[in-house]
Amino acid sequence: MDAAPPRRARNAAGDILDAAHRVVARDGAGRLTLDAVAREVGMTKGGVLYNFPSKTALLAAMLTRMLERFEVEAAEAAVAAAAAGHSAPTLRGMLEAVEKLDNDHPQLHLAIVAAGAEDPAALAPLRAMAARLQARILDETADGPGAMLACAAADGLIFQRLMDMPPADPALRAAVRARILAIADALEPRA
Amino acid sequence: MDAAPPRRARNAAGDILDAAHRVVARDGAGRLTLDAVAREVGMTKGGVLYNFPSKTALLAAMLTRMLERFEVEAAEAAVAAAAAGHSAPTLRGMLEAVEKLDNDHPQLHLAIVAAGAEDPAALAPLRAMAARLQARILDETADGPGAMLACAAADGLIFQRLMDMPPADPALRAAVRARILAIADALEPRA
DNA sequence: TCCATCAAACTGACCATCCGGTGCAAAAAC
DNA sequence: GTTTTTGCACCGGATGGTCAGTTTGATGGA
Repeated sequence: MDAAPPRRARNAAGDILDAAHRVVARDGAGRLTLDAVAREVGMTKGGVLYNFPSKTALLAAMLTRMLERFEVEAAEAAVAAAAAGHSAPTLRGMLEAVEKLDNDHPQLHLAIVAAGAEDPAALAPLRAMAARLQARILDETADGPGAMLACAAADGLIFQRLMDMPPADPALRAAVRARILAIADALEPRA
Repeated sequence: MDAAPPRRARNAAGDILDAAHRVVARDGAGRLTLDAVAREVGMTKGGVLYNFPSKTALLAAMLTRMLERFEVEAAEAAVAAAAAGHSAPTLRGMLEAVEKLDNDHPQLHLAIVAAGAEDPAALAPLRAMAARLQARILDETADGPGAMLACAAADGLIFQRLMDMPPADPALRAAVRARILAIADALEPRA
């Protein structure tokens, strides 16, 4: 909303969220406990609970932070893609946002499994954003299945990363990304 | 291996695993407790622990059962695809196994998030199988990125299903599946 | 046919631990 | 000195796991 409060030198809330991601990455979503987060960030449980009134709030904050960053990236990339004359700017924006977030904050996606493990209903904001994005993407092209194929492939890359699955060769992974972008560019625009 | 022991009319272990999947599907991986499973299957916690010596063992059994079923399906479909003259039989087998398992036992994939939530290291068998499969798939085609694109898209469909994400229209989902299979068939075989 | 036997399968009570959350006092920051 | 932030002891409940005992059902002998 407003600018970050300059009042506080260190952003405790952000540090706590980072620590939570680290815990999930290392020990799994089921081991994400307030004590573990406090230990990781070098604080006590009281301090954590001061910044986030409950564990549910912490999980929600993890998810919303990820969604916000993703949406910002996706929107910017979509604008750029539209300016560059790409036929499916929203899809391109999403694909590039996936890649950027994956590179800059590889653990951010873990918010999905962390929140989903505690309560599947907590993923509602994620679902809502995905539905919004999907609607816009489908609206921009005449080839719905092609666009959804690109989406599924991008989600698959996220999934593989989440589960430490076999990207094996990073070069291969990059090649797959290039293919996905190529598919996006080859989509025929809405008639 | 040998015939099922006639001693026991009901397969308790299988029932327990089914119940565990139902709990994860309904309440989330974080709510998968021994008591919850016992309640779901109509037993006491002691009974569950009689069949599986620990919760970790139960999670491992969920995962291995899923992997076994998947590998059987994939192997059969691969043989059929090879007989039908498809260029990338292993990839086709995998894609068809994903689809079949998703239709017949939609909750089976939840074993992944259930096991991964408790302990990421428990997913080692999954990673091993994926790596094995990937090696064979890459060995069958000259277009590695294309094959991995199909894999990623298939994983994306699983991911979307796991997270109750927006396949939205089942027809659209089916169309995406058809596209993935088309990509697999269009791959050039290894020179 | 009936009963004694025995092992597998399961129950129910119980334990130790952990976890989320509270209350309050002590610092820190301003 | 006031407000913000953190430390710390503690509680109620849930959870994984143990254990002794009970039920079930097949087997075999008289």
